[in-house]
Amino acid sequence: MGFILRFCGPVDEQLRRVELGGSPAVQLWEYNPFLCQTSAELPPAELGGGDMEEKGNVLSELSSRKASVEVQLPENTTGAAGLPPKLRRRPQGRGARRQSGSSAPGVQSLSSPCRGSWTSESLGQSSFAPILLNNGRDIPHYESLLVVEYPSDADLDMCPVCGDTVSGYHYGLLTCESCKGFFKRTVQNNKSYTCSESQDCRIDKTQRKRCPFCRFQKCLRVGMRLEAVRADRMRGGRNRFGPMYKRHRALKQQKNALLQSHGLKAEYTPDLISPPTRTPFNFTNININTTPSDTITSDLHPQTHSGYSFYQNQPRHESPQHYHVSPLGALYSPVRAMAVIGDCSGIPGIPQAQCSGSFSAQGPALPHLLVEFLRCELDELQVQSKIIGCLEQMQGEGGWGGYGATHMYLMVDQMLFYIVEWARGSVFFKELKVSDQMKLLHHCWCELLVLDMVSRQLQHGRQGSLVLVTGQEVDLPALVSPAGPLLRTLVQKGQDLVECFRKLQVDRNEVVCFKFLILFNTDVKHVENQSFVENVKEQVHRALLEYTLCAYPQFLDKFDKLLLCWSDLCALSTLAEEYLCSKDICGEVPCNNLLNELLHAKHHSM
DNA sequence: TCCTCAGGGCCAGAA
DNA sequence: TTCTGGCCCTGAGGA
Repeated sequence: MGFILRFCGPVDEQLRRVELGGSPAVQLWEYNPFLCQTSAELPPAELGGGDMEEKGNVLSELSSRKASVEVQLPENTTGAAGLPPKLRRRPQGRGARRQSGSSAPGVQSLSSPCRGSWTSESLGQSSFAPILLNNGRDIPHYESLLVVEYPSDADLDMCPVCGDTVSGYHYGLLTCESCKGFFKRTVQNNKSYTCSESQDCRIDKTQRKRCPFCRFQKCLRVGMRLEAVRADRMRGGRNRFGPMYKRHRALKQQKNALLQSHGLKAEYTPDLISPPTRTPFNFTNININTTPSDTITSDLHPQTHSGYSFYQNQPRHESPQHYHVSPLGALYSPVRAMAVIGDCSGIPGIPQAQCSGSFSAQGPALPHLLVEFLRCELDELQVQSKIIGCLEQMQGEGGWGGYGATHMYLMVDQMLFYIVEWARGSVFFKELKVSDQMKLLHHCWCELLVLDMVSRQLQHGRQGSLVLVTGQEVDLPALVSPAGPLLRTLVQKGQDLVECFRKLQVDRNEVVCFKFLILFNTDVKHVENQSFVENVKEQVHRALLEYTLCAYPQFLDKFDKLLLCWSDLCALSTLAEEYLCSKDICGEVPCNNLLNELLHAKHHSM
């Protein structure tokens, strides 16, 4: 079976795939002046068979499987340190501080555009500096990290927050010293700001002091990372974003070379490949790394929810407009919580004012359980990169030949691996015994897989195509025309479900709740800690109801409709599993992988 | 062993 | 008194 592949996503993502050795970018390889290498540690070949305990071991092993990708620049690459010469720090003696510090900072910056600390050599080649898109589009946090703009030469040393001179990488991206300090102080001291205007204050060099609320909001929006502020306040050393910074630099170099090879200027990037129109469905990437889940799990005490009825507990006459959920401050520092609150701006149906008002615990917020769920999410793009890298390596090893069915099964196998990884790292689930984890996963893997596919279509998909986890887009007519009736039905029902989700405006938070509802299925037999599973399920229901009522006050029966959608999803999953089983029986599914193992486990348990 | 560079601390000046 | 921002210190990681 052959597929028509198109690029999907902004051009930067495509280039990133080139950098990562992604096979879809094969046409671009000839323009790639760099040596790209991928490496991955793969699990032992023998995965199938065995009893339950052995399978537990296999899953553990799979969960620890790591794939690493790195880019090597040629020796003659300029700007190996990443920053252009202009931005390299001059060696400074200790006396330098006293000298420059003796004058007022304002006077200094006026008299010296280069701030004295920097040499004034020419910029030469451009440097990587992620900035906000300048088209008025509100970029969600995750996009601002990934959909980076390559600014014109004049913008190269501009802080993406305030436009001041960049002093280096700080907390995830190139910013000025001032915004670095501001971000650090805000996070370290748990600052809580409010905006006296409408939370859209202009932040530039001259006005950045006026509204710390909007300044911090912008810091988060452009991609400054909360987790880069050290909780232990330890000085020195390197953070764990080193590889990311390196990648950014390499990507910049690569993009320049690519553009030059096309005879294009760096500041203008025509769509080499047209990105699809994105739907309002919005996956934000929330990076919070704070409170241990113990606080949450204490809620699981049976007394807390015994006899709980979520309809009774959350009366519908209570206007969500006056909604005050459990104070996030009790679980998270206000500053870290605001990353979550602030990020709901892209969720359809939630008025901006409702999402990003005061960042104190008084304001509206996501149910705390939902915040915890969001923290468990894997980085979507990292997963994508790893899967691409892994498939690429398999291709290199002759493990598969092209984009046929085998490619699809291997990709599904990779998706399952990350589904397992997600589950094992998720709140509640990780507290279960491995045997219980296995039982739950064996029961629900296909539903999670289907949900993953459906939510991706909501986010990136368009009519008549199927967007894969790798970002590749499959033409549905080309997929369906040679297919058998089962696959045709599967595709049709899948499209129906996507449409259903779209009409319901299912957002990311609801999808995340769905994942936990699927995972904690009380119908699974012989689970040792059944009461725990039931309690979790009840809590998830409650959080989902709470969220839908708050976020979609005009849509009071959304929760009920979501549950109906869920049953459709279960039906689709059964169909998908049936299809995969039939292919497995025919011997089309590659052996010795997780997909194979899960298919067999289901059969054995029946 | 030395160098790089990103996170933290300090402190004068501004608000 | 608090906030800002420029400068220096520190130390992990790489050459």
